[in-house]
Amino acid sequence: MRIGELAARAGTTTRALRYYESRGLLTARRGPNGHRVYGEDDLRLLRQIRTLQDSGFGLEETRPFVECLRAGHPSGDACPASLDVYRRKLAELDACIAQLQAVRDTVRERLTRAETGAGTPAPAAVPEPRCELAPHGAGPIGRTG
Amino acid sequence: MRIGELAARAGTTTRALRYYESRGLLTARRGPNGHRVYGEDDLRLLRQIRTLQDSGFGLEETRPFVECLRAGHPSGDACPASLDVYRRKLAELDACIAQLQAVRDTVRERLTRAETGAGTPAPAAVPEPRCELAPHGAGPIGRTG
DNA sequence: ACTGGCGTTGACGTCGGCGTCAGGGCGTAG
DNA sequence: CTACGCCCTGACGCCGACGTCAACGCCAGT
Repeated sequence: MRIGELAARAGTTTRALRYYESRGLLTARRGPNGHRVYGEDDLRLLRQIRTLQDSGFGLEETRPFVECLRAGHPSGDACPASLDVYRRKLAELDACIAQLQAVRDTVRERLTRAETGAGTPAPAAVPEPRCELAPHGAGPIGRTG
Repeated sequence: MRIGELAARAGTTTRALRYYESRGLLTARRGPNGHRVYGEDDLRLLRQIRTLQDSGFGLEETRPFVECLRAGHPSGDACPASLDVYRRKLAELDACIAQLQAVRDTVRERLTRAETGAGTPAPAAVPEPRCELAPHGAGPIGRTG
């Protein structure tokens, strides 16, 4: 299987695959003409990466899963390192959700107060509004300052 | 008041202020030596911008609030355009929170299943995982594809 | 005069995850 | 021979909100 077919089967692009390879997540054998050649295993790796990415995992966070699969395990999350990533992400998600909830409530309150035409209550600073799901600082939600 | 003092009083940096000015959000008079000169009104504008930014609003989304204040209203959210921004953001937040909740539940389930040592259940694709709080596509949470 | 601290503009760097060329090669069908 | 379709590498573009550096000006204190 060549890169175009693999990309299509995984619902992504050839550019993404080459990018993953440049990050060391996907390795490819080479045919006699220099073209990348993949097998079914690679499709499984790739699907693992895509699934995690679609859930908001950064590329680096998919690495333990990939290595776990490469180590011969039937599923990417059969290894302790993968579980650690799960747990960390879970904590991040909880913090992020709580954060967004707080912001949401604040916005809702301000909207209601403004609609009913009351005076400005107080600046009501949202406590520590950082919310990063990405590995380090690409999040649009809060400032780190 | 010069730029350094204003920045300090608002808890931000001079670089940010110059950036806001380049975006047309903050305007400054100039002293005879070319230095920017600000008044108390500018501090209020700036605080409005910072408050919204800290809550995850994009810079462009703060514009209606700023213009509302400049129009002489006592608070930035006294204008319909600002309320529209509130409402839009509220909808975004709700969508985002629901999205993150779904991801969270999925991750939790996969973690639990992996910890108890059960077989891979099913890829369990998270439905449409997009989650953007920023104006257009800077969010780290979900892929748009 | 020199030092230190403030200000100015302009321009490039950062972060992730690719998109989008530019410029070439290989293979096959017409 | 030519066209088409796939592949290759390398390099720049993008998005937001600034950080950081360069090279300079202006003013006060000693």
